[in-house]
Amino acid sequence: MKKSDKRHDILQTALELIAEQGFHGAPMAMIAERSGVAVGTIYRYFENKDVLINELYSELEGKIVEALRKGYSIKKPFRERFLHLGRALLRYFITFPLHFRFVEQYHNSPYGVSLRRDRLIGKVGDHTIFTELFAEGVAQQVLKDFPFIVLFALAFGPLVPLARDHILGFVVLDNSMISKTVEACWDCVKR
Amino acid sequence: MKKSDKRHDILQTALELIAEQGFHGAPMAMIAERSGVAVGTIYRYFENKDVLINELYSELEGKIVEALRKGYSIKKPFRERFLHLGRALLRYFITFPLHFRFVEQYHNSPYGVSLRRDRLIGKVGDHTIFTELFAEGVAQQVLKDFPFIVLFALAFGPLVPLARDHILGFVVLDNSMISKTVEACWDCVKR
Amino acid sequence: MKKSDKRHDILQTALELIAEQGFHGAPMAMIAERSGVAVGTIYRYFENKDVLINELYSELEGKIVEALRKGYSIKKPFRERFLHLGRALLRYFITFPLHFRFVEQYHNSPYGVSLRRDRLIGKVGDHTIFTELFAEGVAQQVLKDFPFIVLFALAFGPLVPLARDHILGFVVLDNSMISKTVEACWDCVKR
Amino acid sequence: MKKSDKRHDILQTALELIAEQGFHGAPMAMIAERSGVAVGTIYRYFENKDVLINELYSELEGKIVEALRKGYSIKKPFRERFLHLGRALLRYFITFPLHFRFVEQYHNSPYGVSLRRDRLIGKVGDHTIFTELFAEGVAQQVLKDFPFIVLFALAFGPLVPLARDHILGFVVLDNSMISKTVEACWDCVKR
DNA sequence: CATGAATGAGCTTTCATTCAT
DNA sequence: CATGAATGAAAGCTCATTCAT
Repeated sequence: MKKSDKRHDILQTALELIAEQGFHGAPMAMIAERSGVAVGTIYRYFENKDVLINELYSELEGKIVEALRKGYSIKKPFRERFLHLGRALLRYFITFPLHFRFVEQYHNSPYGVSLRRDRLIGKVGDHTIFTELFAEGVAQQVLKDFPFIVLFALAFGPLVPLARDHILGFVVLDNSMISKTVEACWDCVKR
Repeated sequence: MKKSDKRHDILQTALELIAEQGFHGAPMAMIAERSGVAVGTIYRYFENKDVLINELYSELEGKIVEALRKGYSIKKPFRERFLHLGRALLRYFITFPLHFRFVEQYHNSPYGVSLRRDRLIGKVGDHTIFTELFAEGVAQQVLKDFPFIVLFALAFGPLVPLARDHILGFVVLDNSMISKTVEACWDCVKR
Repeated sequence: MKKSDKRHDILQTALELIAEQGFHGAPMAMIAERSGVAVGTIYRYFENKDVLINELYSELEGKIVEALRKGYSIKKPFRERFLHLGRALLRYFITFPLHFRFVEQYHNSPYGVSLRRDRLIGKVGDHTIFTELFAEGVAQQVLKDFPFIVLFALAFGPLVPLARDHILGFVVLDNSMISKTVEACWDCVKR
Repeated sequence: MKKSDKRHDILQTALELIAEQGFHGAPMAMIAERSGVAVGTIYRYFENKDVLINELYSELEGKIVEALRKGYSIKKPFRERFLHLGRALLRYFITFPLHFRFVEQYHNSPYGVSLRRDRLIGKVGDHTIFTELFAEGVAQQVLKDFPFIVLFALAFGPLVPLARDHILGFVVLDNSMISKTVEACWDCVKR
């Protein structure tokens, strides 16, 4: 409980700094200072900066998956489940802009590429929720006949620029707009 | 042919390094070395690193716009024009993966955010080709009634992860697949 | 005794290098090396080179003021006080030639000019000891009726070249000579 | 006539830049540009930057001596001659502030020290005008019995800070003030 | 376990000087 | 004689990481 306090503070500070200033704007000394710990202390919890960042990413990913699962039920109709995931994802992004900004940066860095590579090769467990949904959709001929990875891009590709534009204030995504955009995404993949 | 040589070499090296290693992986010394010039020489062509990167972006953007305009005609039917732009963009990305990777990094950096902001405010000339198309589509009630920025995200949002996955070898986008995915994007925005 | 050690060493090295070689001859790397610390260490004690130099100047100025005040008493006759200050200043200069050379360089640099400007405007605390003395001298009609700044130049202007010539070995200022020259300065300002 | 044109332009530009910005603010490229010549051209007239600066100093020194000699006559009374020199020097300084600022910087740099050293050793010809005057003054027992170098400091030491303060706008030296201050200097050295 | 002073490789940028044209 | 593109050593400064306390 004590130890995880510091660990948590460090991760939180890193998240804020990287999300707001980019990787450049988050030197270890600054993370330490804003976390109220000494620089050396960070290295007790994380072997090095790369590990810190990767663990931060993992935690966020876990939270996102959790948010997606909330209220998700296999019993609901297919379209309903799709819309649920899309709305939940977009809502999560704009509710936790720091998470979104960090994850975006992460994907757009050497870290992200290795991660994706590892995922595809099967080193790291994929989020089965999407795979399952798309597999079912293709099998049931509800979805267009594309490889999963393409379906994923078609279905959720728009959500990233949408969230970004919302966070930057270029557009306002209220609940109604969120629903309508995700429904548009559905038009993209539905057969 | 004379002065352009070195300038071009420097830009090309910067493009390669940044596309492959990110901004961090492209120190001026390395750009110089791989370009076969001295460090100081770079500063004869570019005031500083920021200017170098911005000019590189401008050049690439120019090429992309050019590629989009090629074969684009206002006389063609609306859907045809939309599909043309989508296919041309996706094709450009996977034909020039370095350009794609660089532009992606650029957009995901402070540079990119300022640029987007300036674009929206109207400081910098937008790519009128998209604006015009979407304006017409909304006016003619061919497209769903969304703000331009949302339409843009819906229509071309999927292209970025698609191109990325293709470049990383996670999927193969041949001409047929390109057409089919862009047609799916059309389903997303068409009314 | 702990932290002051390194800080002091750095200041001392900077003093020596700048006094002997000028600002050009004192790169941070050299200051670090001769101080027996790493370059980065200097930046733990001084935000940047400007700050280092300004703090060095402040310290020296403090010592000079201290030397002037030593044995200075308002109760002594006016002329006595004037001679005391002149002799103390000249003695200080030739006793601490490095201090003298540094202060000279400092005054002859952008630093010095800003400082003088700030002093005149009143931003920074002046050496009240001189101002008081001259104010009294003018009020009592002991001194010629000149602006303070002119009186200061007349009274102490000769001390700088004198100290310089002594330090460079062009002349030897023993105690007797010091007294006689300062008395000559007195003839310059006394009514 | 042509060649000396460029040479003159280069020297003039160097004078302006160094006087206004210091040695730091006068890179060869800038001197070249403002002189309307190419960088390489400077090296046709001056072996390197040191030589350029030293020659510039020599030229200015020549002009100063010339200004001092103007109206100077051995036939005039001693005191008259002394006052003439002091006033002429001070007037020259405030009439040609760029010259003054440059000469000051020069003296306060490694250049200046070597020069003084060379002067004393006798390598470089001294300005006999002062030496003669002081020699006569001491011999005739009009001046206090000090070494020449000390007399020089006493007599003209105040002029430097006076000129500086005038140029920086801290005090205004009109003709009347010039005369009065130089007369005060006379009090300093006269027996 | 926690600290934070110390490290030094590495970054961007400047500028006196050279030399092919 | 004149040019100015090219050079590269050297400057100020940053920051991930270590280690004695």
